[in-house]
Amino acid sequence: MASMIPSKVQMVDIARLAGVSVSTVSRALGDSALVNAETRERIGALARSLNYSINVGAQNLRLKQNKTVAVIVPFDPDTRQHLSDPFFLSLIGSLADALNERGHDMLLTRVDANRLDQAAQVFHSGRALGIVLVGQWHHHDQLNEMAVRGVPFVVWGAQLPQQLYATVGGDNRLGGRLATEHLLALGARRVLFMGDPELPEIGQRMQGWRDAHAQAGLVIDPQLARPVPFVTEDIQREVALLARQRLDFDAVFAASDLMAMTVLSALRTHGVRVPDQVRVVGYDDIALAEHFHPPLSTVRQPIVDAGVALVEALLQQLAGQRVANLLLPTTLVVRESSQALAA
Amino acid sequence: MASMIPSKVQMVDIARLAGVSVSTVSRALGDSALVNAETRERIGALARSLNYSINVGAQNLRLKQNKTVAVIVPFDPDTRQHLSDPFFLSLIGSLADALNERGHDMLLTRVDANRLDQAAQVFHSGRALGIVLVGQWHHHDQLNEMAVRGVPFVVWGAQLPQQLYATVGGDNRLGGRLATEHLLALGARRVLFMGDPELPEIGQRMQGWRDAHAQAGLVIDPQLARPVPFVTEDIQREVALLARQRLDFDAVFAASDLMAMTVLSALRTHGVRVPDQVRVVGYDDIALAEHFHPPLSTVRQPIVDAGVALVEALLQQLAGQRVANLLLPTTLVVRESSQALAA
DNA sequence: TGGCATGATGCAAACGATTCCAGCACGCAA
DNA sequence: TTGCGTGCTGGAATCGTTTGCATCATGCCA
Repeated sequence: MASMIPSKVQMVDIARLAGVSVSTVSRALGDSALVNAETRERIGALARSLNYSINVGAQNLRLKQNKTVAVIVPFDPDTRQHLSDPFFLSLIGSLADALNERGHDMLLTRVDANRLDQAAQVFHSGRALGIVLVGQWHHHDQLNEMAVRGVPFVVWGAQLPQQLYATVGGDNRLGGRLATEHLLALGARRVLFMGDPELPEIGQRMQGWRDAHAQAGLVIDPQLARPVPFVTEDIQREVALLARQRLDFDAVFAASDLMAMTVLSALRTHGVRVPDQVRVVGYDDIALAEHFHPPLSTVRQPIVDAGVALVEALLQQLAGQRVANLLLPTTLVVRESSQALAA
Repeated sequence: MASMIPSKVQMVDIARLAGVSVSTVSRALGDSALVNAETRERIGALARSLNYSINVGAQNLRLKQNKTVAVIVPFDPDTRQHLSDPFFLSLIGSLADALNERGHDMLLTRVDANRLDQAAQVFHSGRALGIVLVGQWHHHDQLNEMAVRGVPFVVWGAQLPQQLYATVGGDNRLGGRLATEHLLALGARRVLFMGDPELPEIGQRMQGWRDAHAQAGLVIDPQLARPVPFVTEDIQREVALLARQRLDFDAVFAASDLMAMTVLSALRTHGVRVPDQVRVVGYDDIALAEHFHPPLSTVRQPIVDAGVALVEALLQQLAGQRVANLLLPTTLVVRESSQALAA
């Protein structure tokens, strides 16, 4: 038990040891030209040897500044699901990298989706200088109110009409259209859409699905729209249900890769062959999509760019610039799940 | 431009409006019995209507407290890989949940694995009250030094000899043994191990692999140990290499699910059938393992428990208690990738 | 009427940094 | 000798809270 915990070293300690005042220490560590070069060097060495590092809280207080950005992931209080969708997790990873590279700290928090206004607290309490909101949500109005109140934040998601805040997101409608066009071009005529259109992003993907049909002059059987939430069990149940109802479909467009993979797996247990009998396209292009069997066709969302774009948008906003909503390019990645092998 | 940004409201403002002193406001908001119930109510209402929320920085400074925990993910400066392994991402998600549930904030940071001592800065600078370190690392000594210096932290990883800090981790050696025993029991005789044993966790899984062979009285062909890093391209190259070398093997034990999935995918492109010709077992049991094709046999690490355990261990340590290293149970989950269908 | 307990409030000193302003020593010119 | 610029340093106020202590009005008892 030799662990004498040295109570945290601070500027006074260094000052005492160096025989100068705290003012001088502060200046020396701040590389001010006001302090004698020799003294500065001595203080620097002392600080290093004491393993000193400046108290950011006190500094922030005095300087009224802050380098922390809050990343907030709303959760549905009903399901209280743990954070698990690979896409969102990757997005968080990419945000962490983008922020760290710019010298910002990242505060990761989850809040009840129904009490989104709580999110503003991390700003009002001065804990973060701005907020990046990621995750599913249907709380347009709460967000608008936050924006009116002057809380700086950016949302990963869909652009909506009457929107007072900035979003960064993939072009969901285009993505939906690309995926569906692709399936139709391959001869599919009954393309199932799986996903809960209540969520704006998913709604737009669904709209793209409709667009593609309209463009091709096809009418959609309303039964083909399956509003399934993002929960594994529900998806499996849905596929089982489809099998029992003997609903006829020759393709599935799933609103996320996770969903598509679950669908693929469920179809397989029901003896349906992909892509021979049913073609499947997902959404997101998560890392594993490529290695799935069959490799999953999907609409790619540029995750790394997304993190960077969100951060840039937030910083712009903080710099007082007006930031435009950003629609990141989405591209179709065709793999085997939607296409018979060339061979 | 009607957006008059009201400079941040603070206690003085409330005090002025309520016609009392800041002391009283502070006490009222702190639910102190010292202040008149009626006044307290009035101040509370005022604060709410002004959307006030207390400046945590100042509060922390005064109280010398802090509710922030830093979660640090080291990165390899050579590859500068983005944070992407699903297992670690899930672990981060689980940590976020565990911390939030206990009223702690989570600061997510990445640091250069070779400059791990930088990690201590978030503690010394008072930004966090403790640290959870997750991710691959081979920097035992740096960690020991941090521990000696009194930095409170917990590591997700393997227990090592001469270790002065606390770890929480799965029982890697057991996991490795279970996986290998399973493969051997199925008749496999040449079990490939894929993973870089330089990393302590992986090294222990490999040891389990050796143990199982020893126990069965089998000698391992040294060629069967394949020290591949966690990088997709390298794994694909490795499988291609194996195919070219015509190295004979009838099973693969991969050090992570991500790796196993990449292997499965690579084997398939080389026309190797799983599990008929080669059986495969992974490690981690990430969410998608179950839905992979073939569904992936794997060693489950309890991710949610892991997050909770890490947080508990850190908090215990902060409470001054001596914390024992924790070995979380790992269990073998048998799916089709290692076994012909029962049917 | 005086003494004193009680309840509610305000003052002022912290917390650990930064920075304006003043002060000091020195050198040099007048 | 005086005056003044220069270079470096220290004192003290400040950032937004909390809290020990003093204060003060009130009511009660003797």
